[in-house]
Amino acid sequence: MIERPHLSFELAVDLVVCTVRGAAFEVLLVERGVEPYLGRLALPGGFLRAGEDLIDAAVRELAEETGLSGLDPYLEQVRTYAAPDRDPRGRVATVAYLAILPDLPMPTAGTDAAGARWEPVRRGGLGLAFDHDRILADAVEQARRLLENTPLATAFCRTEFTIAELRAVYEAVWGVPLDPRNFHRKATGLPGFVVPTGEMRSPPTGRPAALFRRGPATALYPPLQRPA
Amino acid sequence: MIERPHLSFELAVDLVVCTVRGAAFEVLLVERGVEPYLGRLALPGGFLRAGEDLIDAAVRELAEETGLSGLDPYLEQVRTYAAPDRDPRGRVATVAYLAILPDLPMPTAGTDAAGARWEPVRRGGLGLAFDHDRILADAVEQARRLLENTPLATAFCRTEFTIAELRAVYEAVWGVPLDPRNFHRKATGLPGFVVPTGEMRSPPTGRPAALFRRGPATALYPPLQRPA
DNA sequence: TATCCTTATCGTCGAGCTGACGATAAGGGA
DNA sequence: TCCCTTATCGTCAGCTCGACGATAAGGATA
Repeated sequence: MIERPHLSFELAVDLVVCTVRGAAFEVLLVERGVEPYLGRLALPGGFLRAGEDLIDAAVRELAEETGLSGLDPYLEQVRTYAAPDRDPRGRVATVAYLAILPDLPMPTAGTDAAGARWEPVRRGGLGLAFDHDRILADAVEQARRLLENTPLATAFCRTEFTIAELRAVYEAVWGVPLDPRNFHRKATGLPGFVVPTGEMRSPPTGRPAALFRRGPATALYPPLQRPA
Repeated sequence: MIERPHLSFELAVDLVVCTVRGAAFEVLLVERGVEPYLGRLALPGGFLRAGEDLIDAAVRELAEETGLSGLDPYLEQVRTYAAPDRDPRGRVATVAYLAILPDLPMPTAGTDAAGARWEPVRRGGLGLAFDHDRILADAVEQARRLLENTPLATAFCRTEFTIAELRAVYEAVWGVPLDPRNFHRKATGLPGFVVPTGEMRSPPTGRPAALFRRGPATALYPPLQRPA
């Protein structure tokens, strides 16, 4: 084994911040203000600071980019990218994080979020800077998989939500329509997935719906499988 | 945004090399020959070299540590660890890779593999150096999950294998007994999982078993779920 | 050779789950 | 009051699952 020092890297964290707005699965992007890729859309992110662990940097960047404070975001590591030529400035490794937010109004004035905007996730990619299209694709696939096996969908919703809102999350992220009656049966029947609050909410039209909160389960068993 | 340069890291790759030997789920460990953690068991790994991507370093380390060349290993990224205090020598980020090998006789003389040995995976950890117990636990959980959804189990077997050998992989990794008849039905019925070669193999005792190869499927649908 | 042991493979059966879809409930608006 | 919309509950045939019986096909042994 060769003695140190070795190759030196800069370590960054890139965020794939996802939400569901209306019927659309959207991701938060920023327009780059510096070279390289000046003017191109990219995932928000930044470099680690002294004393920070990866998750610390991800939480900090998320707060900076969204301008939202005090939220309890769902954050999960996706994977790490370190190809020698992925950044023309030198050797930069980036750790991708998947962040899930409910559809919140975002403050934009006077923050980093001023240059941030939501874009619908399209298959085929969005023409992002660096290898961010690939990172986005990996994160989206991870989100789709996590919807099957974990209560991740509740992170797209506010504290209290209806079954229809939860179903809209699955439909938007998976990109498939689901039968409302079968989905209702499965979602309310899965142990620990959702718990009723006893309250009701009247949508703009139609019968009022019961409200639920996220349940104690950390995994869905059996999983809610995507249709073939 | 602050201009560069930023905090500098060294980037390592650590390998969780798994196999199934007999009925045991085992992992490849090395005894550390230098400080820190001199003499303690650790995951094999090493630092990235100039021009290498992560997967290149993982493949190179795997060849060095096992002494095996020309094998086509299954390698998959697990996650990245970069806590500020995880390495007393400084800021070292490590990307963990899961590697799956069939039960092969390993050459040991005159290679890095001389100090390597297989240890059964135990719950509660193995008392490894650094944060390697945590890394091992994460990788093992990933392997258990991949067994459900992908043909990963075939990577534990040689090119040709019997259904009983495949079942032994599931039983060892999951740590649960499986019904041979039901497993046979599901494994042979899953589209693209295994394909019969037409050959037979006689085990030391009992009726000869049909041989199979890995099929073309990259995902198991429906998944082979772990028992509750 | 006949018997037994072992493992492989095929069948059977009832419970439970799935998707398709009918029926009813409960709000607002015309 | 009628109608439109969404929520929620039921029904039902088909499928899958786990438990387990039955048979096949080797070698070992009496």
